[in-house]
Amino acid sequence: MNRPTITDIARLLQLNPSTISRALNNHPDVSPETRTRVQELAQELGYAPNQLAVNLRKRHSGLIALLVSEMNMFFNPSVFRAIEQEVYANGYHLIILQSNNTLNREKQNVQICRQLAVEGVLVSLASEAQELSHFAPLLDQKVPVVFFDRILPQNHSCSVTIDDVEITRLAVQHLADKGHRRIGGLFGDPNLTITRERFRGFKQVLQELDIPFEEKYAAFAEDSEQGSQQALKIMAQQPAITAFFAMSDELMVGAVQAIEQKRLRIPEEIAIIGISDGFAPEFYNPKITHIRHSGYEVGAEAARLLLGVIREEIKDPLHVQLACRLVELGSV
Amino acid sequence: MNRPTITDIARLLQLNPSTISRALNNHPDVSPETRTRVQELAQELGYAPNQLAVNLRKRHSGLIALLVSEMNMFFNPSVFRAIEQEVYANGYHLIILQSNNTLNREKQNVQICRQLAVEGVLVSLASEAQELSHFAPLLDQKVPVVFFDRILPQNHSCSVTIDDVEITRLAVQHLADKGHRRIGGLFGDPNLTITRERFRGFKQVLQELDIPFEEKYAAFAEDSEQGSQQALKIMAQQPAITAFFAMSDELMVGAVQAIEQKRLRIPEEIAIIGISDGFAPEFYNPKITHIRHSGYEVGAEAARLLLGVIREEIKDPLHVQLACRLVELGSV
DNA sequence: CTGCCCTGCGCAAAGGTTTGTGCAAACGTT
DNA sequence: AACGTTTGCACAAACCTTTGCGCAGGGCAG
Repeated sequence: MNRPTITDIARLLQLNPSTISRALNNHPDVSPETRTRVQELAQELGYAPNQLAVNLRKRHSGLIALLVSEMNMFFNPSVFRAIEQEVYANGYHLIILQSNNTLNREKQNVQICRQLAVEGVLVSLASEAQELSHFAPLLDQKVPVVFFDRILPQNHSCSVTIDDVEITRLAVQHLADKGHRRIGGLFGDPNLTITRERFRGFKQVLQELDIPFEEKYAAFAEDSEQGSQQALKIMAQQPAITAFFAMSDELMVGAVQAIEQKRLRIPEEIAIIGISDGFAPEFYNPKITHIRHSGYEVGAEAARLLLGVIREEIKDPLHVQLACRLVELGSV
Repeated sequence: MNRPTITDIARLLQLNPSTISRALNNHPDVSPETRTRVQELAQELGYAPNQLAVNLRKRHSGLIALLVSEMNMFFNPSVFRAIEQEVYANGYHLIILQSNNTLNREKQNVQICRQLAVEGVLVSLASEAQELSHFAPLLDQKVPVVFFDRILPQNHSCSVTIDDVEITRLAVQHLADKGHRRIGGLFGDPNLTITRERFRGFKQVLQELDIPFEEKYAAFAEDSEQGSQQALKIMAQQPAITAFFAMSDELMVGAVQAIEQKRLRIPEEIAIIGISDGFAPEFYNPKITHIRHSGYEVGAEAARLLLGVIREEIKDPLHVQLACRLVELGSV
């Protein structure tokens, strides 16, 4: 037979559906005997509540949406893993929507969130998003939103990021400590706040160290392939750089590729430092010195904040900046 | 005010809710004038149907579930990307459930699928899953299921995989063509069919090539770190191997790490070939020769099959094996 | 004995949408 | 003019669960 409903059980036991509901939910208004009778029959029939009806009645969906630019191999997997676990552990389910970095798709995804009555939204912005007005439909409905990683400065919602200036400072300082003064810099998509902040940090720290910033030693690239090409261009500049700073795993990989292509030895002939959650730096030998952040922690913290807002434990927008630390391996 | 409902519009226009519903759905039973009146007001109020109510009424959720062991950085991202796009393009939404490779969690996830009334399920099995009886609750309810990548042999549902023996044959044959006869083999989790098949293929192809299979040249490892250690052990065997075969990106990375640690040159002193979707092999110089499959294609095909079954265009279980090809770079 | 509370359950509404059926008016045919 | 068909909408049920309220019966105190 089809999936049994609460009314089926009611009919079989000569009870009212409401009693069945209460019995299954351990409501005190039902006697222990009937409760067990109901629960046993439910068990026997393999009853599972129709979540669709529950959702309608309770006016919530149990869904949390993750709006993300796209799945990539470096930062995302650990972030996702953390988010899914946190969300699952709290009885919600995770639905994933990609924007493919287009604003248009991001707008559509916001509408979908609204239609599905998701109870919270985690957002890593599309690079095309230069402002946040398209999130108004959600905020108007008081749907909690938490931005993470790829964010824009704002004060309406919680956010989770890494201290971009600080993380850059650690990296550049470390290179300077080792005596490097001509440092190549590889940066990501210049539309992103994260890129702009790290680029700003890079220049600022150089200045603090009395090292002049040279345009020719810095470049922007959106993936490993472009990063590799830009790295080659930078290495062709004279006087030659002695070290690379790469602001992400993609770019680190591109830089190493370029270095290996020119058959330079790391770290004897050229040093390299990156910002990473520590997986990609392990690919190489010597392993790459990096400033480590934790994608897992970013995801977990974002999810925790969101759940806090949903449960109304967090009232005001919190802007969390996670710590990072230097992991010194052999590449500098 | 709160989200407007169909009854709000009905009240404002002095019409019956059913008429509003039909007007919005372009049902012919409503006159063009009322239809436009309704649609204009709906637009103005920013009406969006309450998906929860629609779902209950239509007895479906618009959700497709992706059951996966865990997010990792190599194979999964491109698979996910493909699945999300395909699913989205067909008006469904994707909900992700991790099993963390435990059978228990996989069982729970099946129950969640049932409760949420998902309309289709894509499964990459947990390594603990040695049989498929825990999917019975879904199959009993005629919920379409498609298995991909990490599967078990079965005949009830569609599946999408790669021809494991063939892919191994290409790799080993290529090494043999280059004159290698002592070949180290790195394999993944031995609980997985995919591992067993590739291991079987490895031995079979060696036999066909009249190369004796040596236990000491083969090892199993579950991640890059273990892979690296196993690779070191294999390289310590005498007579020394001249080439590595790695059945996955994780293991390829581990092998390269071990090789670099021993300061051997690729390919002059040791060759390496892998099975990959082509991203990780780009990290290195020389780039790693590999047999290329496409995670994206696996995901897309699995999603397409699932949608076909949902739409009842596909009646009988299809078992698709995707093609792969040799990508010759510098590492052999 | 009266009035009150507590226990355990039923009744019905609510949540918002879709859809089978009914029905009145308008229109067409002979 | 009488009858049949079409058009355009209303009514109510259905999807399944939750929950405020009411009510009957039993127990207890005053």
